[in-house]
Amino acid sequence: MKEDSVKLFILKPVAGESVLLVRSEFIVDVSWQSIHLQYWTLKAPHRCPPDLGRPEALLQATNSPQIPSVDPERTITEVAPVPPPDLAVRNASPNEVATPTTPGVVHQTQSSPAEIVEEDSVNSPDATKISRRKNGGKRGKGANKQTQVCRLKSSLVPLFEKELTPSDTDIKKGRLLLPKRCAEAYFPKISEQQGIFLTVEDTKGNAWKLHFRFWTNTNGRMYFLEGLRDCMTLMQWAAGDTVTLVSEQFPWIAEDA
DNA sequence: CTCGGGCATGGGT
DNA sequence: AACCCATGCCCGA
Repeated sequence: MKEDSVKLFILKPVAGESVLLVRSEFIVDVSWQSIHLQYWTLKAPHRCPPDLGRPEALLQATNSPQIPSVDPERTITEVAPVPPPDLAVRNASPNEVATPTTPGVVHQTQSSPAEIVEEDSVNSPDATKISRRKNGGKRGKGANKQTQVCRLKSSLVPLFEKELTPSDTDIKKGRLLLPKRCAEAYFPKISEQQGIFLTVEDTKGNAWKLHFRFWTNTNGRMYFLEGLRDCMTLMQWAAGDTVTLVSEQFPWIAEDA
């Protein structure tokens, strides 16, 4: 997939809160967004590594995806204790470009420099349903004992990517199937099938309303973002493109559930 | 008829 | 064997 077809999906996954939906070419001249774009293009130029589509990698690093058991004050004020998922993945392979320990590569923008901070041991016992398989081992040894975390002052945190399938780009449907784990990890918890609405805004000021909902299946739930028809048209979503979801804040912090 | 919302199913992991 | 998810398909508007 071409780099310029990457779509950055910046969202603050809280009902009624703002969501930013941009295409990469729209944001190259925006500082903090550039950072993320650069980050992405440097480290995940073509498609998301398989693990990136799963929240485990990130959850490994956060340890506390579901519950605001992190010290609320601290997290809210300092905002971004979570490394981007890619970062979390790369923690396992320090030789890669732009590892957390070389933040300059990723974040040179002066307006929005990143800080390297040491991750507090935010360990929530409650990673329950999210298993630690696979990446669990990687993270443990990959991180330089002291897990270092890029803390962006912008507080934007890449969450996950999804490569669009043909059905994701069906204009008639206008809905995006969300990987179940990602939806459950990063989006507000919804118990009603009708879900919630998220307000979407792109860098040109267009605002959309996305409907985050699920329906039940023989095996649990399937999560969708609906109401994307106009977005798809405008941004010309095509199968094979990658949508990246970036949280402006942490869902489990902002969420009032 | 088409469209679109909702569910069911089956392949793949 | 379990279950995720891409998509088929039904049905109401």
